[in-house]
Amino acid sequence: MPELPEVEVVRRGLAAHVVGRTISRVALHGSRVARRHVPGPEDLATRLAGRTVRAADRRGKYLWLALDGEEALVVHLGMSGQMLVEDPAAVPRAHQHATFAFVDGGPELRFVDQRTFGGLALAELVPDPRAGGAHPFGIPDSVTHIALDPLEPGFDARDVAARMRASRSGVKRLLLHQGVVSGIGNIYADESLWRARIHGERPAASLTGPATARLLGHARDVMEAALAAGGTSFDALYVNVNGQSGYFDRSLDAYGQQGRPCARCGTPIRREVFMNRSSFSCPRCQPRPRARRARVTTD
DNA sequence: CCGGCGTCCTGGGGGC
DNA sequence: TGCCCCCAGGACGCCG
Repeated sequence: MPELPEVEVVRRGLAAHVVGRTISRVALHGSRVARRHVPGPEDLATRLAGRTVRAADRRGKYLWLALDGEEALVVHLGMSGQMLVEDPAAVPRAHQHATFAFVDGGPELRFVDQRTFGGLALAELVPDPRAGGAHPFGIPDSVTHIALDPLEPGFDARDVAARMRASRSGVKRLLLHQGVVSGIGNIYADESLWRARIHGERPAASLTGPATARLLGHARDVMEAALAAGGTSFDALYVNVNGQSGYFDRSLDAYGQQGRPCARCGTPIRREVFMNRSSFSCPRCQPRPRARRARVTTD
């Protein structure tokens, strides 16, 4: 749950407050924050010292700082990660797992993460032929398995729709699959499906190509709208680098709206359990698919 | 290939 | 007032 819009809000903050500055010292508090950095936390801290931040970049929910030396610090916020730009004299935060000091002595960067699903790792920057002119510094090699997100210039909704329709999976599962289309989590999947009037358990192969492309268009639209509102926040967990929350939660039509009337037809929004998490939809606008019948394989 | 589920984690909230 | 259990879910890995 920070999804694409929330991560983009953070990226913009880092672009404004961190790019161009040189790291003097990194303190990692505990080893879990660097668990994806295979050589370990000490190696990570040592190798970050003295590096200059050239860009703050993002694909889907993956965020990274491009550094001199063709490397990047990859940041994943997980469920509850925050990147905060704060006065070095400020009291340390609860769950502060990393502290970045800069040679200019200015505001420090803090990685704060209550549930510690997020983390930091160093990666090599490699060119990405799919990028369509974006990411001039390249993308981290650890992010190459992630599909383009709907806000990237190279994103081709018809191509992604074709891939989805070739799958035998349900459409929500595919929206959540970061290797098919990135940046979408449970909130924006439910919002996109509500806008498209599609139930998430519909087999993607049962949708037409144009309907699937329209669904992806809704995903792009709803995430752009959320970004314009500063992101979605249910509590103080999802914040920009200054600790402020967005307000798109007031505009949600499906996610978390169980029992409230559908904005289109007035039918109460339902909650179903799917993939061990909640799915919210309108029973009337988004009817469940008919039970799939066993295929007849012989005769 | 596909889906279901377990794992990591913490704090808030409901029920008793 | 306190305790316990459930809930939130991103990414990944395992299993059938």
